[in-house]
Order: sequence, then C-alpha cells, then structure tokens
Amino acid sequence: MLRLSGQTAHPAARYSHTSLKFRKGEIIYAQGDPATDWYQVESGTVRTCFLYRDGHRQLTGFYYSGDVFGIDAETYRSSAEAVTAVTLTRCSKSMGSAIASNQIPEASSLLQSALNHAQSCISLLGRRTANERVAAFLLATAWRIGGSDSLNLPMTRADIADHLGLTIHTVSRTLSELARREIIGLNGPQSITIRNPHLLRLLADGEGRDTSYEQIDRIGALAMAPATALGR
Amino acid sequence: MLRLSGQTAHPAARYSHTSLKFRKGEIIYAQGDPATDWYQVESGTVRTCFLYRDGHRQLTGFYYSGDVFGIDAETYRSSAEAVTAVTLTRCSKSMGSAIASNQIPEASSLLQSALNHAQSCISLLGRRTANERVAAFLLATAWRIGGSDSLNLPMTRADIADHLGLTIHTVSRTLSELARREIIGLNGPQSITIRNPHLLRLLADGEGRDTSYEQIDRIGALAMAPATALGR
DNA sequence: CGACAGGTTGAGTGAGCTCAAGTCGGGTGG
DNA sequence: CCACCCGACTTGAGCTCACTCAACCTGTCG
Repeated sequence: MLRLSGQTAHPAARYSHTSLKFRKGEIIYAQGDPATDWYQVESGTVRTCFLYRDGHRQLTGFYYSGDVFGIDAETYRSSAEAVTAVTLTRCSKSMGSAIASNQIPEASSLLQSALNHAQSCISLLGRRTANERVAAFLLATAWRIGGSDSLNLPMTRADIADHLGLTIHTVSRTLSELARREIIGLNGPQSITIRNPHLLRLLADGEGRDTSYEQIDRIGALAMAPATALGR
Repeated sequence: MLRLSGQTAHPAARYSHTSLKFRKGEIIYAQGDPATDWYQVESGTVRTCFLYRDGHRQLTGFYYSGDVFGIDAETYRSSAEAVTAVTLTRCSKSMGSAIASNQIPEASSLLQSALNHAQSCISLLGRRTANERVAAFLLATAWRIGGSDSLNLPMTRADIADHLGLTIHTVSRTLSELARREIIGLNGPQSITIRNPHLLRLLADGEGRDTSYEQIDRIGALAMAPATALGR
C-alpha cells in the first residue's frame, strides 16, 4: 500500500543484490523455508500465500513494482509466487545479521512496509459483505497501481477470492453486478475501469448494508453530481 | 503471540517510561491520533480496535502482560482500550526520533512483534467457518496466557466476535456447542477449560468441514488415545 | 481441432446473521 | 433484605447472503 520511502527509493540497491527472473506461476520461496533473503519487485506482480492445513490458502498480499516482500523473522510465514512474469532483486540478510537485530539500516523501514501490507490485508478481511470487500479491493488496487480510473488486474479471480476470503463465483458475480450497475466497466476479465469511484467508496465503507440498490445509486448520483459539474 | 525477546526482556525499561493505570473500558489512545508513544502491558488486558466508517469494529489484537502495542508509523491505525483494569508502561518515541528511522535500538524488535500480531490476526480471519475461528482463537489464547488447560477469558463475547468477524450470537452458540461435545468446559462465561486440545486443533485446522460431528469426534478420540495412554 | 484453464451464470443449500425472547449475576436504591 | 435494573450471555426462529454443485462460454496453446 504505502510506498517504501518515496518514488525514487531503492532499498535493495545498497546491498549485494542479485537480479532474478521468474515465470508466471513459479514459486519464489515456500512457506516454512528459512527466511534468508528479502526481495524487491522490479517488474511484474508477486503474491504471498499462507497455506492452511486443510489445503485452502489465504493470500496475504500482492506486490507490484517497487514493493518489498519476504521480510520475516526466522522462517517465511507465507510462500511467494509469481502472478505474472517478474524480475526481482534479491537481497541477502545474512551479510549483516538477522533483520531482527537492526544491523541493516533499513530494517525498520522494511518491517514498517510489511506491517502496512498486513494491516491492509486485515482491513479487507474485516469487512463484512462481498460487496464491501470487492469494492475496497478495487479501490486499493487502483490507488496502488492504476493511478487513473483504468486498471489492469494481473491476478486471476481465484487469487482475488483467496485474498478476500470469498469464492471465485462470488467475486465474479459481484464484479458482474458492479458492471451491470455501471459502477465499474469490464473490458475482458483483467481490464477494469472505475466509472464511479465515489459510489464504489460508499459500497466499500458499508453504506449499502441496509440500503436498497436504488437508494444507494441515488446517493451515489448525488455525490457524483458536483464533481461531474466541476470536472467539465 | 510471540514474546518480544524472551521472558525477561523489558524493552520499555530502558527508556523514559511512565507507569499508567486505566480502568476497564477506558481509551488509551484513539484511532488517528499522532503515534507519539508505544506501550508495554504490566498487568491486565488491552485490545486494539480498527473502526470502519459504518461504525462496526475489527479488533486487531489482544495484549497481555509483557506485550507491546502502539507501534505505528505516523498516526495510530487502531485505537487501544482497556479490556480489564490495566497498568502500562508508556514510552515516548520522540526522545530519539520517529521509530521508522531506526534510532531506537529495539525498533526492529518492536516492529517484528507488531507484525507477528498482525499475522496472527490474519490467520484467524482467513479461516472459513465459525468453528475454525473460535477453535483457533481458543488455542491461541490458551497458548498465550493459559499455559495449562484452564484459561480465563478477560474479554466479552462482543470483543471475541469483533476479533473473529462473527456476531456475539455465533460465538456464543459455537462455544456452547463445543461445551456440549465436551471439547471444552464452561464454568461461567469467562472461565474455560480445554478438555480435548487435540480435537480442538483438528477443528481449528478445518478437519471438520466435510466431516460429520460423529466422524470428527471419533477421529479426535483416536488421536487422543495414545497421548492419554502415554500421559498416565 | 481438441484440450484445458479461466471465467461466467443459474439453481439450490446451508452457515451465520437478524430479530426476538429469556436467563443470569451483580450492583444500586428503597 | 428485597425489588429493580442493567449489562452480558444464551437460545430459538426465520431469513439471507455466500457457498456448493453444475453447466456453459471464451480464448489460448499444442
């Protein structure tokens, strides 16, 4: 969510770093492996997955260009996998010491970044309905990578579902419903445009709980009106 | 979950610290306040709450004697409240600098502790059913404070519910059901004994999903048998 | 062209929510 | 000492939203 320390920071650059490439779907490290390295994304998208004993998984985060992941104490609590083809910079922790003992100058920044990611994940999972979770996820993702209203979701529906604690069916249905109400646009499964950010924000914040679709759409239209009038 | 750095460590002891008392229910700091201090629990229990725009809350953690909380970057992302009467040690961050710039030696340890708490929270919310969440919560709490099989839950059902993303009704029903099956014992709402930790672990790990109660109870009985035979 | 992965959509079910009533224990005031 | 209240908890009944099961569509790759 939060960039590490501004646009230009490259914390990985200061250490013995190795550039690596992974193909789509490849595993970068596995849950339980000794946490010897941390990584920074150069290009592409990475997901971290926590696997439960019964086989189902909880995606704890998506990492885009500039993001840092793999900041764990002893062993990795989540595995990391390439969502798309990725290039990474790998940084060995062992050259200084464990990251927990702060012999690495940016240790605090890296941990802070990891903590922010975890809190964002909690913020999504704490929401109550599928609408709220999907809406909040779209806004968070748009804010992180899109910048503008059009965004390309690199991950599959299954990834989104396992991130939000839903099924792919519910995610798909919810997105279709949002598109039907013209809150978002769907140009193919991966390409999404946010048409009504204001209304999406209301949905994410739970304003649609005991309110009918017609009511919330009216509220959204009212909220949009000044912005639209101002914008053109 | 994880103690900061062993039983005897008192990271708060090394700084300008102030001892504070709060009564049950009192607010220690509010969400959005500038994060100027962090705290260590001397006695009692503290909860941290993330409030959503619609008024519902997500408890992001419970903190017991020895635990540290309030490790945020700029402003507190959650409020902190006294679950019981508590005594705390408050430590000012401003004496060095912001915690993110690692001028405070234990900054990394504190952040690591906060990260562990966040990951435990995700691990609970990532579970699928009420049974799994409640079982996992009981085990985590017992491991943290109980030590033995008997534990005193300092928080209310509402606190548990808002921590697990359930309602108080579902929490209450689930606990009653666990008691009815003699997996736990209930001596009053706050006092719980774990009678069958093995079976509780199976439930927490989702082994009861597509299995009937009778089947899982039988599995649990089998799993218990050797341990019982060995133990006495 | 077939195989397959990813995605969408429908129908029916069920776990957990909502609404509602009732219990229990502790505190307070008459 | 008892009546009363209040907050916390429990439990029942019904409903709803998300899951399950299933079918089908689409694009891609060999």
